[in-house]
Amino acid sequence: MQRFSLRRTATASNKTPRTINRNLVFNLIRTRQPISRADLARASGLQRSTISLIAEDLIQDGWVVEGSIGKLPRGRSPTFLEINRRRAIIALDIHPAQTMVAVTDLAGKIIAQQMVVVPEGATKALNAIVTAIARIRSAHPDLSFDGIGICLPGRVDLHLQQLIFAPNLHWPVLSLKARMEAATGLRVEMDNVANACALSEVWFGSTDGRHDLVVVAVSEGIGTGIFANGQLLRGENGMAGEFGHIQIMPTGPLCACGNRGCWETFASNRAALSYYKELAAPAKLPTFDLLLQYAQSGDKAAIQALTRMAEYLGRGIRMISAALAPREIVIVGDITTVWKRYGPVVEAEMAKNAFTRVPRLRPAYDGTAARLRSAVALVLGEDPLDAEQ
Amino acid sequence: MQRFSLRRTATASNKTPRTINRNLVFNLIRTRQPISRADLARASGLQRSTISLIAEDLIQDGWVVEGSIGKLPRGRSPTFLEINRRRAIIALDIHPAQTMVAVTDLAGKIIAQQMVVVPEGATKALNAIVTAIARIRSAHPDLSFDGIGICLPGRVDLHLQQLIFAPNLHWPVLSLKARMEAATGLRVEMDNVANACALSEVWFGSTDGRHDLVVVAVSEGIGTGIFANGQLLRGENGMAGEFGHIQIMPTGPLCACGNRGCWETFASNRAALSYYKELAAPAKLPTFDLLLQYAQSGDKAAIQALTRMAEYLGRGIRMISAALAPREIVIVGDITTVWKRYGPVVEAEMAKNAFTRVPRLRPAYDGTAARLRSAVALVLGEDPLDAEQ
DNA sequence: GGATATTGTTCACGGCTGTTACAAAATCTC
DNA sequence: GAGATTTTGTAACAGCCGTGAACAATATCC
Repeated sequence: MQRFSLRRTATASNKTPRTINRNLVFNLIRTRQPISRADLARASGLQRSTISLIAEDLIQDGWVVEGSIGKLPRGRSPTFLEINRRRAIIALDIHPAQTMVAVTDLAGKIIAQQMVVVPEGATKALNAIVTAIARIRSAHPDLSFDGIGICLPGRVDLHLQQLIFAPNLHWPVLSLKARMEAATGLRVEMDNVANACALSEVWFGSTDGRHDLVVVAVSEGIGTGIFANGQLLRGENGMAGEFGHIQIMPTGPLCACGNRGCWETFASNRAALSYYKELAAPAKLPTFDLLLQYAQSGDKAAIQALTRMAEYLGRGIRMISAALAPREIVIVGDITTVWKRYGPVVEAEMAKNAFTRVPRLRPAYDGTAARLRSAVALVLGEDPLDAEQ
Repeated sequence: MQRFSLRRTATASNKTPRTINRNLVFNLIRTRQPISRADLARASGLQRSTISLIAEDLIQDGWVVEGSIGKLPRGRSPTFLEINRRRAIIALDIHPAQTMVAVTDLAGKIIAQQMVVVPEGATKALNAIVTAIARIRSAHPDLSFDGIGICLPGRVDLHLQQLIFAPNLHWPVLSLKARMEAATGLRVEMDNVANACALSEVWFGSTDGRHDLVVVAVSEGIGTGIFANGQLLRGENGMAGEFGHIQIMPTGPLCACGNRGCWETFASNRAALSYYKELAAPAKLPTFDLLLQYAQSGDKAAIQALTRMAEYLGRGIRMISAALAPREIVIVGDITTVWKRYGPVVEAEMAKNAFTRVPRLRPAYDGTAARLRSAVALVLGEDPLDAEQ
């Protein structure tokens, strides 16, 4: 029996199949390049003739190019199709005191990257970044740029595309997008670290977008990016994912959000430092990086502090698992550098008393790369407002 | 610039536009009947000629019929299209000791309903329900039935469509679906109360499926149904939505799930009864319905117990709001009968220290009707396994 | 050198929507 | 009451698109 869906609201025309199949073919080329037309037909289920026409379209529009000639045991040699390497995206990974500026191709390969120290003050900071972008662009005169994707530690207003909540960023970047677009002439898309990493996982990782995934980004605070039902779950005005501010202990320490005992006051980098302070009473509080080093070299208080952080991390992740039951949960943050040691602690706590299947828990392979690659997904991907409206 | 999406993975053929537009037109007829072809064209944006062809399709397949003739100030009179009222769905709303058996049309209108007392024992229980279904079917010989939609208090395994977790149901209904299909010859779809109500809200309520919605079903325990990104968020194996088993107090009472201090041990009907027991030390513990009556007639302990329950309800809903930021949160359950009194308590607690926009909170208008109407969505709606794969 | 295998293109066909024209049916104007 | 006007619903045709079969191109094997 035919079933009905509430999913799509837009009308379809006779051009709709092409749009859908073009999208499908482009994604196949993006993820499996180099690939021949015949292999695309086999992989997609479309006819070779259809693939040829769509490929012509994509080549015409400059997304794809014909590459090298392949070799087979028998028969005519296939011509490989590849992503056009002349098209690129500027990727920005903004941290409180520094920003990574990079160039990636449309397949997410990082072509060049450079760290920029960001001075104090909004104007100076922005100038430094814009200058770095100009420099990296002129260093690659053969590339044409489709846009700028920005990954930053804070919430972004979906409608205004303004940064609305970034307590850890020391320079005010309210209308970053508008200023950046004016300065560079490129389209700018931005999102927070957790959402960006979730997009990276789906666009470039092993997951394929058919199963749900939650990214837990652990740094000063905790942010989460939820990928569900084939899309980022953004929530009203883009505010979904604040698991970090779920109260897990009514009598806990005061959080920046105004509540007491939020999860992130127990499981963030900052929390680990406060445990360390309590345990070792150091003369000067170390940075989290130093704390990791202490622990590596056997400092018992540091190990204990990180273990406690890991336990609370696991407890919150159990909460996410109960709420959303994603297939995978991916951790991003400094703690992943010592995942071998503390991952099992997190996992044990997560699985405690679970009455259903436990999600797969793993660290992101390379947080920096994931954040930079997300730029492609941000610039090329579905407009969240289109999807919403 | 063209953007790309990860959303759809299936190929599109030249029949795809028809599938999409047919779906769109059917939903318009379903929700706005009676409606003329011309109005459908205006509402959908499709051409009148296209609408005519699609309407012919839908009439041919028996989904839609031509109804009465309309009247306009000028011009030719429109012929209204309506849902075929000869097609119907059997709706089952299963409770621990009784089951509501109903017949609804495809637009969700309840045509007949009858309460069935369910005896102890799996075989007897099933027989009683099957008999009731046969009776209600033979009472409507003019209707043809497309399937049976079941709403029940427990988790359903997505792949096996077996009930896997229903602690409050006193009769074992493991393979309810298979037995029911064999007994009736109709297709059977089932889901838990919270998911069912969420579907009802989107199919028949004021929401239109473009914004996220969470249903919180409060009874013996707490279940939630999450509608996000245009679909129910089911999670791995259909286990998403267990907000009720999120630990909000590590030292809280032991929960049926094995953990301590789950939200539902503080905010369910059962929790309110335990508060009442603690406050009033009654000789015999009343039912929740009685507790509501006590409170209505001014019993201070009862009022206090319900207030405490409402506060904890609000606290958990604040958690849902932080995690998912839905546009709306809808409450289902006995507590909604006294929502005027306790709704504000819940709302105040939910909004406490919220640093972003607070979702709209409201009771379901009619829980029974919502649960019964969900049968249409369950039978007619997208197959969750199709959507997943 | 011919048989065989494989790739990529060409072309006729049918399904679909959009556009335009037109018939049908109602009211308004004179 | 007859023609103008307005609105609905249908018909005819064009153009887009995927399918499937045939075909040309190109490689290896015997």
